[in-house]
Amino acid sequence: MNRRCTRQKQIILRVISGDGVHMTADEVYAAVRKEDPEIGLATVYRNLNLMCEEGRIQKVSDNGVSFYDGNPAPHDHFVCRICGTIMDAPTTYDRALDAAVEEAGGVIVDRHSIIFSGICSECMEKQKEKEKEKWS
Amino acid sequence: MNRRCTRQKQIILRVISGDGVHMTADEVYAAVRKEDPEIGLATVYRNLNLMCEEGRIQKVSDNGVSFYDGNPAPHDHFVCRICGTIMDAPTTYDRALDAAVEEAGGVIVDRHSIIFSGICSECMEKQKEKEKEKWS
DNA sequence: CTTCGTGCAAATTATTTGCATGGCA
DNA sequence: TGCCATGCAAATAATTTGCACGAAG
Repeated sequence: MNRRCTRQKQIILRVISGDGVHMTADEVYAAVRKEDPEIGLATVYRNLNLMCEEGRIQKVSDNGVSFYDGNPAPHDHFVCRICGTIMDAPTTYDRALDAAVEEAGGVIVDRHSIIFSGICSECMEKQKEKEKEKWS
Repeated sequence: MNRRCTRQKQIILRVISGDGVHMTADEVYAAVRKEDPEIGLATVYRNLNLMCEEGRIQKVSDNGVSFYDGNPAPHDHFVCRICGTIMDAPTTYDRALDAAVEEAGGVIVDRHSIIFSGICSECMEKQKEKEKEKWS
């Protein structure tokens, strides 16, 4: 599975790989097209899905919006409800939570996903600016 | 906002309300149609969205699948990767996590969502059955 | 009565799939 | 050279929206 190393795969992986990179499929598509305008959206989706299965990247979804995360290691996320940006949360992924749920619920837990939502520091700044303008 | 109390709203709210109730929009649609076969899918969506905004229910999404939860209080969830069932997790919603992220990240956190995934007890049983069959 | 909510169908959005062809191994 | 991966377009799936009509207040 995923044997052949095509030019498209290399470009997509280069674009999405790396710690702190979070992109929607369309963003990946747009970025990849700068290097190869002939590439198709379906190819981007196919390869992103493949890379998720291979554990090279991961997919993070929040309320209908999906992001591909260049860092496959489990970690938590923060989403700004103003600008929609997603970023890594400054937390330590806590595997102990899973064990607690297994014990209390009589289930097997493979993993968990924590998504914090609120307002990012940039949007906080912008809001402060607007407040100032009102008074000037 | 949502002034009129229509028959449709009453039925939808009755179907979705309650602790432990998690349904997809289609499931709500199917259930509601048993009481009123004339009801439209768009009406179901419109009202579920309204009730979310009003804080009467909440929407929970996991990797592209959305559930409406009859209990609006923040709490964690568990999703079975075999049968897809979603249920409340046997955990205590921890508001302290939000404060930690606020402090470490310089952001405002309104809430968080934790979704555990794994195998539910029913699916575990079924797997055991299959194992036995192999040996009998 | 007036205006909001509904039902229906069409429109959107995000993603997947079928198929003929080109390109890695 | 053989078969997988690609590009394109069409197919799906989930949800939203426009509009004329019916019903709640």
